[in-house]
Amino acid sequence: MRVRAISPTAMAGVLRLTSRRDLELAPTSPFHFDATMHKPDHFPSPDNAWAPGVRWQTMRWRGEPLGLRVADGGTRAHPRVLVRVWSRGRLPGEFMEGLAGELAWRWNLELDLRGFNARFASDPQIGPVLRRWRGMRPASWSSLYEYLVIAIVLQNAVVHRSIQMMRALLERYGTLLRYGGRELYGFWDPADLDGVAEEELRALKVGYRARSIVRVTEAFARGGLDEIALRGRPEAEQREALLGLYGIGPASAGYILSDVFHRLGPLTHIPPWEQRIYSMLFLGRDPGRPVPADRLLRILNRRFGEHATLAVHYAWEDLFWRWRRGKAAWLDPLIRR
DNA sequence: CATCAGGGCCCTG
DNA sequence: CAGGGCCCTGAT
Repeated sequence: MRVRAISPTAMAGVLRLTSRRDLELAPTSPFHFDATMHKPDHFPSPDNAWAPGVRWQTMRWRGEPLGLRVADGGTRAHPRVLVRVWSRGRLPGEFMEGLAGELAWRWNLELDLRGFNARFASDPQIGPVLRRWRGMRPASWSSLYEYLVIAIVLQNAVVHRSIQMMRALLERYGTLLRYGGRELYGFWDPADLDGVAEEELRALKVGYRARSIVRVTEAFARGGLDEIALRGRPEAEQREALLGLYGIGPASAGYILSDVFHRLGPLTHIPPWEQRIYSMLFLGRDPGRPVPADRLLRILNRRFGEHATLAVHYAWEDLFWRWRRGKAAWLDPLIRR
């Protein structure tokens, strides 16, 4: 049995982040703060919290646990994102500069939406969606490693179960961070989990996903994968690297390619659950008798071309915002809680 | 009580 | 390349 080193603060159960610095980020215009900073289709997780105009998010950057409060500080046309960063000790200016660049990447703040906006402004389906959500971007708040873990707990599970598994993992291996009057869990570092036995993970009721988590953790802890280097590689190579990980297949790779690596071009894979919803959303078909996935793929890629993943993201998120407001009841039976 | 499928993926034949 | 099996859970 492996013994983990536990610091006095961690033993108390909470790590207090008392040092504080501010950052201001300038996204490309237009920018939609809430639609970028909150995705109503994502399952809730105790590493973040959202209310209109503000997202609380823990983060690990260069091994340092951080607490973020991200606030809308501008308008759609003249956007500003205000980030308050809590940490254990004072962060050097060089760290803050690196962090600003990392956040701009993760939240897709440099995305150029002009071509997309122009092309779909008068599209019968995407046009109205654009008027509501112009400036929204697919984004990630996690590192690649963290997103892989999230993707693994999503697999073959109903929403409630994914929530339970993520919570159990964060409570066992993460760190409870106290900052700005809040308590949220921060992710563990791959090295913290490396060497943990599969059985220990199974005790958290993650089931057969335990092996995937162990193998993915090994890949990162032992330097087999470098997220920053991978960002600069071609899409095909990124996909290949993801599919090469044990437990990562086309569905998980698809989420990561769009959210983490910002690949927003043609669709390459449609998982069964999305197939049912797309059949209704884009073709008005009964979700109980969905259009075959390969045919759906061709139809959507023909309709949305080089912006297919982005266009589908807009329609999808719009649907879930409407659903949350009780405006898309047909989705109810398709979301297994 | 038993059975089943779920926001996949791996492995086998 | 199709299909069985997998952890676990809540629905039936």
